[in-house]
Amino acid sequence: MTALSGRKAEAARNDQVILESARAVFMADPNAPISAVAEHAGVGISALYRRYKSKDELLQKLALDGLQRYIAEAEAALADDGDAWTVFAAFMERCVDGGAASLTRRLAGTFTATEQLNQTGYQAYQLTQRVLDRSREAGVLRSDINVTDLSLIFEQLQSVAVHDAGRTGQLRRRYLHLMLQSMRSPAEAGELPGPPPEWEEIRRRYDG
Amino acid sequence: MTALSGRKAEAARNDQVILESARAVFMADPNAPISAVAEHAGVGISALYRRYKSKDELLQKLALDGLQRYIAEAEAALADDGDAWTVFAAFMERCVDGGAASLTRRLAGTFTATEQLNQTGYQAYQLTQRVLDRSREAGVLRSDINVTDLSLIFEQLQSVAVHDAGRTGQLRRRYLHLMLQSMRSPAEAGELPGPPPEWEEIRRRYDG
DNA sequence: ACAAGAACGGAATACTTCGTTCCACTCTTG
DNA sequence: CAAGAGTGGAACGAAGTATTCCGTTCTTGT
Repeated sequence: MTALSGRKAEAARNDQVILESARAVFMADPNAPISAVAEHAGVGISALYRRYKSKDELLQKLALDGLQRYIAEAEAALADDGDAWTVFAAFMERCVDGGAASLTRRLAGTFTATEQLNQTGYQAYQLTQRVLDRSREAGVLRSDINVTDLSLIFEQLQSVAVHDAGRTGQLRRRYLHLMLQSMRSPAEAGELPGPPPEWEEIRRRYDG
Repeated sequence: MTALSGRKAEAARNDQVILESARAVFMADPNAPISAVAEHAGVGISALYRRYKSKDELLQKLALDGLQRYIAEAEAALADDGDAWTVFAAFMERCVDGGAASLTRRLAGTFTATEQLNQTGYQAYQLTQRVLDRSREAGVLRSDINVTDLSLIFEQLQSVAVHDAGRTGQLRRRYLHLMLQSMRSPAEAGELPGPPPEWEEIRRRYDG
């Protein structure tokens, strides 16, 4: 056996199950109590506190994790040189499915931001910028969509939720599809009302 | 003076300011404490409790109110026989601006539903159905959009919020515009993934 | 002028909800 | 078989908040 029995094995398994549970629980409810995570993971509370000094620390880890997953998606999109629109749409869908993008954003304000988090966030911002530029240059994306739009769109889709997880994903894809259809270039489409959102307007939520 | 000075005048004014404050506050945060409403209204807590036996009662009143506003919008849309698409789009915009539609839905679960609420809710449902049928028959609306879709779309848009109220409205209209564009009929548009939402899937949130 | 009472502001009360700590218990391992 | 890592979950304390209570201010009928 690789490491099946033994306290060490249990610990290693717990490392993972705890993180996954935390992601699932806080994705469903950013204000969930830490005991809900323990319960979902099927472990005691102390198993959590052995790994993370505080709830804050767990949240930071989770946010960073989400950001990194998102970055990976963006990089994958940039590396893929298939049909421009397909690549972009697939990128968006992966982001929505994973919920990674919005997790960080939903958590905003519920924990104190570290320097590393800010840096990684900036990196994510720039990558997204590049994804957008690329799609725009390929002529498949409205020119007035920016990074912050994506943030807000992810957040909107995250607010769609029904009891069944699979069905929730399906519904999110449904509305993503509608959104995407309008974001696609041929801007026979009318002007959008008002200027696009600025990052600063949103970042404000991180402070007071 | 109609009723400017005097306790009675103050009371009448308070009736209104309290309700408006409650709407504003709970719209921004469905879990806001009742003291926040008092503060926003610039009155003491007892001014609230004089009018409503409990928070629950205030919430019910608010939800019913929102439902009735929504019904009024739907009826207005049905009465308007201008350009079918324009009427529909304007209806949607009014709903999003007023936030009436989603207030009730956002409050779901935070208070106990009365019989009257259920009835009014059903009435709202039927009216919406008629608005959709009408637009569909006029050939300006995708055929696979149903009442529950609207509910979910309103809810999504409600989750867009920045610090400035005016700007928030502008952004919501921005994304509503994108949504609407895709909801418009010429279904050269591709199939949407998965079946439309059923009312039952959503109503569940009202229970446990 | 004044007593009764309507309306009010806001402190005090009585919970409830969490984050965190603590301790007894169970394995593992040298 | 003793030391200690890892764990479950009860216990504790800090917040937050719905509701009640009381002293005060203003209105009004006599």
